[in-house]
Amino acid sequence: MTQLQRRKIPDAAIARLPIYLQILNNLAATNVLQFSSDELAALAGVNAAKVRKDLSYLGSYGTRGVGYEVTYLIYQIKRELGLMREWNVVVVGAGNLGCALAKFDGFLSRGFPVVGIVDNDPKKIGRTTSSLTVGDVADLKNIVRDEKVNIGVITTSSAAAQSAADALIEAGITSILNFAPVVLSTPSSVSVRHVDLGVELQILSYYEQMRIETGIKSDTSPELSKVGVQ
Amino acid sequence: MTQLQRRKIPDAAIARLPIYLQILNNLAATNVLQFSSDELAALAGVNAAKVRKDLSYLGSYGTRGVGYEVTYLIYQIKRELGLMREWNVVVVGAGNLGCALAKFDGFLSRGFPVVGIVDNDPKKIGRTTSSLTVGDVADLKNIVRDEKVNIGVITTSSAAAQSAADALIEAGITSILNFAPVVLSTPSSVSVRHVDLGVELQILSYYEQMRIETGIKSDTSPELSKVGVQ
DNA sequence: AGGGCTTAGTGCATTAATTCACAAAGTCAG
DNA sequence: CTGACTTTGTGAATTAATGCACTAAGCCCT
Repeated sequence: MTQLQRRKIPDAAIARLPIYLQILNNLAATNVLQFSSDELAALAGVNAAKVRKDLSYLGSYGTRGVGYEVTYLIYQIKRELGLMREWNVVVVGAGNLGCALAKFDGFLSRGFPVVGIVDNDPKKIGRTTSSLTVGDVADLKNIVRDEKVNIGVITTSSAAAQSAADALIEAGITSILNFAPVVLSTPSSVSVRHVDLGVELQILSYYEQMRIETGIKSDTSPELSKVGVQ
Repeated sequence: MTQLQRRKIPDAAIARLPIYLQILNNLAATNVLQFSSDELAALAGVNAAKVRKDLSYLGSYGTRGVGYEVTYLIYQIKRELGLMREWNVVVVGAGNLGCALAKFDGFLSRGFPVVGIVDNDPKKIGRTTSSLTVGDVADLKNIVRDEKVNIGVITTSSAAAQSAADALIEAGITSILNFAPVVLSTPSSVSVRHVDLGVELQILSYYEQMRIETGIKSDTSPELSKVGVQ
């Protein structure tokens, strides 16, 4: 109760930590040992105060006058984000996108192995895609239990998305990544992230139209300077 | 100068308009003629005041005591977002994801036809995927000119993403949707939206871990009530 | 040992976004 | 025509996020 159960990190900061992690992994791969908030800020395209504030939510892990240690910060960010372990993923919907995601190595390489893919279309069930056989969505509960699934990814049609979500929740899943262009209705105990590719283009369309209407000013000055690190 | 060139709509509101549009299209398809801010709010999973404020940026198109007219609001949102026309898309990177997106009908159906796909790998150039032949990234400038491309989608490896962006910008593209897990360095005159699928899972991982640490409280009350409209 | 230099950490001001809450404007029934 | 009811539109309050600017710490060079 009175005991502080966990540092509360603002959502906006949480969403940036994976970006920092990505960059730090690259730095580590090129044998960079240390970095300053200025350098990370340049690489991440944000301002240095924001980087320092974000990292300060993890604790005071920097050294004044010096900066932060790459490997130690990677450790701390991973710990905070819950990336010290793998989280198993099941994909619901074996269409183009679902199959592409099942093969997508960006999931596995970041600690999210896709351990199953299911569909409700008998024509798709049984097909094999990159070492996974498409299962029946009706077996979701068993798959989730047997494969210890933690996260569900919905790549069904929009018509089927809500029932896919219901099936995932019924199977005990509490984290969902939804690619279908519908707003899911879920209990508040379930985390849902919604990625709508059409929406992304529509947002770009707004700014593109705005540029056209207000007259194109061809500014080619770089917004993010590619600052060499160390 | 003193003349108001264009209503300035907050970024957060712009990002929600496509969601509203999506929902209104569904309503129109089921012959719903009118809706209130309360109803749209329930369907979009936000609060009613936010809906009203967002819609008010478009103008005063509601009727007090009644609500909004579905088709008219669809028109207004489309006008505002620049969706009265099509915007042509080129995909750079013909891997799993790139090919899946080229086939993805969610782009075409929302007014973003994919008119080209290119890669730098000679083994992929020349292949055909869903009526498109993979072109050479070196020809990007010609493709952009000939096909009147407005938006570039980057689905290359992270190593190739920056040069893909440079090539798009060189070819005159000012709107980019980037799926590669790197922060692109671009002029400020170019709009970039970054969708990093790994990041989305990492964010889910944080909240999932938090639930585990703080003890799972199995709340199954629906957050979004599926309110019938009209 | 000390002074200059660098950089983290953070309180505070600012800006952006959200939410409240209510007046204004309309409908509808009788 | 009037009064009860509904729902928009929006000032104002609140909350969240950002960015500034300064203090505190540590390094390095002489």
